[in-house]
Amino acid sequence: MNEQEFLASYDPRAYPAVAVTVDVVALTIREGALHLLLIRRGEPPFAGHWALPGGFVRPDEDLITGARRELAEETGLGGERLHRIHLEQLGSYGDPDRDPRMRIVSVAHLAFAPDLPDAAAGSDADEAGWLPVTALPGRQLAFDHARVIDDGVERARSKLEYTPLATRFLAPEFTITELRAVYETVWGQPLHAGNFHRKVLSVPGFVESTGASTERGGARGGPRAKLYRAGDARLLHPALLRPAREEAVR
Amino acid sequence: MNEQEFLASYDPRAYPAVAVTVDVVALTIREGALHLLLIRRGEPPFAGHWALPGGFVRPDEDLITGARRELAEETGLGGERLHRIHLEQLGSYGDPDRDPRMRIVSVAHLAFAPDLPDAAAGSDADEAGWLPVTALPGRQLAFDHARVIDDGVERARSKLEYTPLATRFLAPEFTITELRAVYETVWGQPLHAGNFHRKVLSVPGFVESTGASTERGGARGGPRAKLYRAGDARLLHPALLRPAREEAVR
DNA sequence: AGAATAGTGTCTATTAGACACTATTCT
DNA sequence: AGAATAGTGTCTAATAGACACTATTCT
Repeated sequence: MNEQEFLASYDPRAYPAVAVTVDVVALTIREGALHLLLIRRGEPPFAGHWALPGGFVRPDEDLITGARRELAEETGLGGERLHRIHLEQLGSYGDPDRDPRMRIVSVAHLAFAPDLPDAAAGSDADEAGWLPVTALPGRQLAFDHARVIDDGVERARSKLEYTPLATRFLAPEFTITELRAVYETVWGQPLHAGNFHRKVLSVPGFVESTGASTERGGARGGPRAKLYRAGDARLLHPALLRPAREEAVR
Repeated sequence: MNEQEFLASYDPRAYPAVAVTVDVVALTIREGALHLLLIRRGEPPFAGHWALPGGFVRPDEDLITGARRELAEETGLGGERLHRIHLEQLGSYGDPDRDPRMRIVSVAHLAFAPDLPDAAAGSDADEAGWLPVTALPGRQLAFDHARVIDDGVERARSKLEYTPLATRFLAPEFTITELRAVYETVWGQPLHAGNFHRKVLSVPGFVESTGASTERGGARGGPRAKLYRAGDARLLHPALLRPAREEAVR
């Protein structure tokens, strides 16, 4: 910050007002499909359109705290349940005309949540719901939220490669098959069951055995599966890479 | 954004003022060491401390444009030279007390630049310079910029793994040895020359031959090296991974 | 001449992925 | 019984990395 800016900073109103909001791309997996928490707007602009949960950052909270608060408000969650949701900063969106009312810079966040009850308890009058990410109503998304969502989904796909965060989509105890379903759903492609199984167990700290097994086998047959919980690794080494995507390279 | 927030947004002054700045972690390589563009502050707060180049985002520019403008002001660069510098958003920093004057959310950016002339031509009265990233005066950094710089350097290290952006630290034509020096400098460890050479040439689209060679061999002997320029790949596949870092995993 | 470097050859260990197969549990 | 699934075995191709070596160019 140079001197001119420093002097100006004594009177922030010398600069046009900018508002800062925190928005959340909250992802979960329902019925084998990636879902996203959206709010249906009741008022213009973009009345009737779907928007990401979010709002102005408050004076006393930092950015991720604001995002967690918004997430709590819209999901009705608190305490332990809320803190098991993975939350990270995604990026900021600040094109001058992204909001027709005024200059708003949105700091978007990305959340991975296990399948949650539908009711958005502490929410307001607007309709809230988990919508499948594929088959989102492209033109029905408010502001630049389609782009934010795209960035969030791509970040999620990438994060599953080199972090153990896929477990955050699941209950504290899970089977390898459930974990594989997370990868298949987020990446949008089937994975080889046997190779996936061996790979997951070979990565140090990815999962650890609980010693227990499921009560029943699969609905259509098959043995009971062993149960695991998340291990202590923060990074997967070696990583679980997506099948090569030629188009992504050039 | 819910209704309450929507209504509030009609009068942004109903919320305490927040200012948005864009800051730049601009990295380059000089004399075999990673250097960073810093500005010495002339006025409080943090007078005499070093700070990242940056300033308020202007009403008519988006975030990355603001960052590019700040970079241009401090480096004195423009046109082609400026646009060869890689610039991406790094992340936003908005702890309520990160600036003692008022609530400021900083959208930090990360730049990779070739070695540039020292003069910060279009700059202001404050002193500007490229400082080595190791041996930065920890307590002499203003605001939370030490953390921003750490995040930027870590992002740079990671980006070199799976993108061809190391070439952005070099002139348009470079040798494989120069490219290896970039990796060694940013990662802070020596790499095996022979294996690196073969690996780089084996990644599709990373580099392409110019057909030419250097005029002279190395200063202390050795054959002339072939010259390459950046290829058309946007991602490296397979990636050039850093030697395993046990401590990073857990 | 002697040293340093560019670039290639070769071998081994690790990993990814294809495929096969057994054991278990479902309807 | 028949089908589906959990988990393991085995083989091959790709890759990382260690090491050796040649050819070239410097002082």
